[in-house]
Amino acid sequence: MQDSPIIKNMHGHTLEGLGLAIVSGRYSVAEALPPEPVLCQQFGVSRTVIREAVKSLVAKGLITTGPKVGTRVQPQQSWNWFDPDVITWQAQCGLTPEFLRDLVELRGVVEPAAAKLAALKATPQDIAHMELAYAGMKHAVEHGGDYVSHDLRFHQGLLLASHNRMLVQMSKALNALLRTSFEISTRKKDGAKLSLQVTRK
Amino acid sequence: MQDSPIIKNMHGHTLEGLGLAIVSGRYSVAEALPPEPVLCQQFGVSRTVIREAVKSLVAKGLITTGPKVGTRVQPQQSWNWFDPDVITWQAQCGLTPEFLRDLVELRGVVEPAAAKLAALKATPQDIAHMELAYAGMKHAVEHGGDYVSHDLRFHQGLLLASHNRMLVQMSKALNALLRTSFEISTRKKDGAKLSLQVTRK
DNA sequence: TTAAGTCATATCGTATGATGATTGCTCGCT
DNA sequence: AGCGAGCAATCATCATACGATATGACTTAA
Repeated sequence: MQDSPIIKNMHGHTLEGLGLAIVSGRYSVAEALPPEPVLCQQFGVSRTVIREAVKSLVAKGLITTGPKVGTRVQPQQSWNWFDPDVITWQAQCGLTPEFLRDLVELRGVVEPAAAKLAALKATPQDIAHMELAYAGMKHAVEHGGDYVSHDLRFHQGLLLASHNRMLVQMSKALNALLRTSFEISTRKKDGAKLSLQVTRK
Repeated sequence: MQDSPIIKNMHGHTLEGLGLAIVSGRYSVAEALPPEPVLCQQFGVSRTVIREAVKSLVAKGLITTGPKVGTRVQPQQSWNWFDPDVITWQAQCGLTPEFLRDLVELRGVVEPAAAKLAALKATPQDIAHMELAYAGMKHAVEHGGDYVSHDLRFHQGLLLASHNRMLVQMSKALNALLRTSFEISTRKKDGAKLSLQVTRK
């Protein structure tokens, strides 16, 4: 479901198509999507698939359904912003400045607090994991290599070490988001060294 | 979907039944739920409804499905802990100490940070909203009344004033959780005055 | 005896057609 | 003009059928 290029099953494909369309703002809030038969034609799938994809989107808070009223887009306040799919879609179809601001704020709030908790509760495995990731970052900076993956692993390791379910969930969401945004905005490589120093502080 | 006693549609009913069963730990992790036909019998609904409910649970990260492997419960790390439904189910079927600890930690992390953001970005409406809620709390303590609602509104107003989508989402999740936990553990009334002082600080 | 390859089967995935239920809208009546 | 009844659109549910796939067992050869 999160393999970008090829999606095995029809359901995943339809879900991504609809999700992207909604998140990208193709349908304005409170506007009704096309009725089921039309969507069937658009995606070339049966009503079963459409309905299950719609139900998934309802579960993520993006839309509501009802007889006669159709399927309507809900205001963004109702969206499950910590859902990995929602975040991935948002990242793919344009990161608005407001969204990035929200993200940076959230990270600034969560990570220091997670560090405090991690300092109390981290297991040796957690620490080893983070040290490994940090070494990977350092190596990538000095000798080249995949910096981003190690960076993400480091941050995720930090939140995992907090042993707090909510924070772990956030780490996954942030991970999905950062990974996608890095993939899209092919950032300049020399930004990495700077980030490493900040992270070390 | 979140009306506790009576649920209009079959889908909501089935979803809640399955969700509660999973969250309550009736099926251990990585264990397969009964196959679809059996679930159809258990809930007395058609396969369509079962499948749509299952898809909703997949969307919330509680389970995965696959041909021949059946539908398996995912580890709690994969659950969407900020989903209102998931939180409600967790609150309904026993609040484990770990869960409460996670919650308190999260609240302790988020609310001070949200207060900082709110101090910068709160609109007059936000402030009026919070002051109203605070007055309601005070009144409820001194003259009796519904303290909890005002308390929840105050905390939600705080997070809303941060104007951060992620924090707003958290406020909704925390709200659902606290409300349910209050409903369940009919706490003693005199705890309210104490909480008011702490909140005011 | 063991290991690899093949096959059967259980289970989910998808498609299709039909019927019921609910809601928004319109039209006629007062 | 206000209001109630009926109509129609759309989702909700059901039943059935067939395809796709992964697991585990069975067979066969070294």
